[in-house]
Amino acid sequence: MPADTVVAFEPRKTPVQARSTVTVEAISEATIQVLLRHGAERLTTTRVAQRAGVSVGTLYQYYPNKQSLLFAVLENHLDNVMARVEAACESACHKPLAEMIREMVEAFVDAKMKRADISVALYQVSADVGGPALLKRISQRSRKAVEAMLQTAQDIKAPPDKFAIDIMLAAMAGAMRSLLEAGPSPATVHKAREQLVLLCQSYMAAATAKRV
Amino acid sequence: MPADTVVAFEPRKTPVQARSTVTVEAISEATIQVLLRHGAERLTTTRVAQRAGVSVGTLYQYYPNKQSLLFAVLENHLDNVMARVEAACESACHKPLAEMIREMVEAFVDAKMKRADISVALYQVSADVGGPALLKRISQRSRKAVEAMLQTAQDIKAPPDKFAIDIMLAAMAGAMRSLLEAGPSPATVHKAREQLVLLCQSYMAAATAKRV
DNA sequence: TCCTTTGATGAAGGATTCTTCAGGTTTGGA
DNA sequence: TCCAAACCTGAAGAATCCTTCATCAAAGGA
Repeated sequence: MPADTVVAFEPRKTPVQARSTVTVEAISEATIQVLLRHGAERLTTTRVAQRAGVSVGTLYQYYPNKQSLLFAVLENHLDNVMARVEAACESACHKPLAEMIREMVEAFVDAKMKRADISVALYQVSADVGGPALLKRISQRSRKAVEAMLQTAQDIKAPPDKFAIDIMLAAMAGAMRSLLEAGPSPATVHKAREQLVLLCQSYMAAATAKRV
Repeated sequence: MPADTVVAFEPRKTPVQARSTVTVEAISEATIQVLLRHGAERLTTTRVAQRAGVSVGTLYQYYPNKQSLLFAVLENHLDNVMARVEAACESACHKPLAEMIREMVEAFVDAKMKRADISVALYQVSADVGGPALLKRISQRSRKAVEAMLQTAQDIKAPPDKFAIDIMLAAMAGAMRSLLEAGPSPATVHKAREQLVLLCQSYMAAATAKRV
């Protein structure tokens, strides 16, 4: 929704030697840390560079501007999560509906928890930096993966509604978000995982059964 | 999660005369507009004042700093929505479970849609400005309201789990968020409303039925 | 060893932004 | 009408922040 000035998002230069690869990785990691300790409002290119142990100039050698840095980190995270979900969807094909949902939801929760700090940090960013475009892209990708999976279900009475899948995914992601932002204990995460599975299962059962 | 410097949040001065009431309202409205047109990143106290048709100094007469302005607008919005949900919960007491959920969810969706622009604008803010505290307060408030309602349900087999209610509310709010951010058509909203009701109903039915 | 690429540095320019305050205008009661 | 309180103004100080670029260091093939 922002959209005032258009800025370049593409990385400026790709690492060639080993040391620069390390540098770029350090910058990504530092971005997360700064986001966590200072918040998006106080995230500064200088601060990020400092925490990464390099100088500002180095940062600008790989990212044309601050936005592109944040965008890259966000995109990378979302791609990671998506990859796991897509893999789970593929491996769950041809199984009963309930199991499909379980595997998909568990893959999502686990992917998010793998680096919970990253997830939490990036929630602050998702609103600004190319949020609309990226989020739409991601939700379409996950919708397609789930749709393809559901079409191979054995025990399905009616074809699932596209819209219903969107709702389910949004609900799942939203619930996960507010969970993560609360800084949950491992026990809480475990319970939430179960409950999210149940949530999605019961909704899908209801949505695929009675078709209007 | 930010927490670096502590700042005052309380309004500096409360309007007494009529004109200042108008001014304060104009500032609130301008905040939403600037948030929508420029994004949180480019929201400036000067810009807000300009759009409100007053000078910056006037703004600082009612809000000690930028954060307190954003906080006030956010808090006001959330209170409005909460009030509607609480009212719906009260009026739905002693009804069957499915109807309870329906009324609660519909109240929430309608409250959010009443001024969809405000909802969308404030999503950008909720992360920074006192996000943790406010959001936690709100979710506790809504949890209690729903909990009280559910305890008067006629057709309930097992007492509902607190945690399950949290999950349901987070899922509902999260799904609503991604819906709103997509800029939905009236028809889409109508469908989503139905689906959200179904989502919450089926989950609550499942969660209250089989108690471990 | 030498030289071309690649990588790193950080002071400084240019642009914003937040916030204050001294001084003016309006309001409403006495 | 008169005055104190309420309100409004907007230039300017102080603090950041983003980004560039001239310069130096490291790497690795010839």
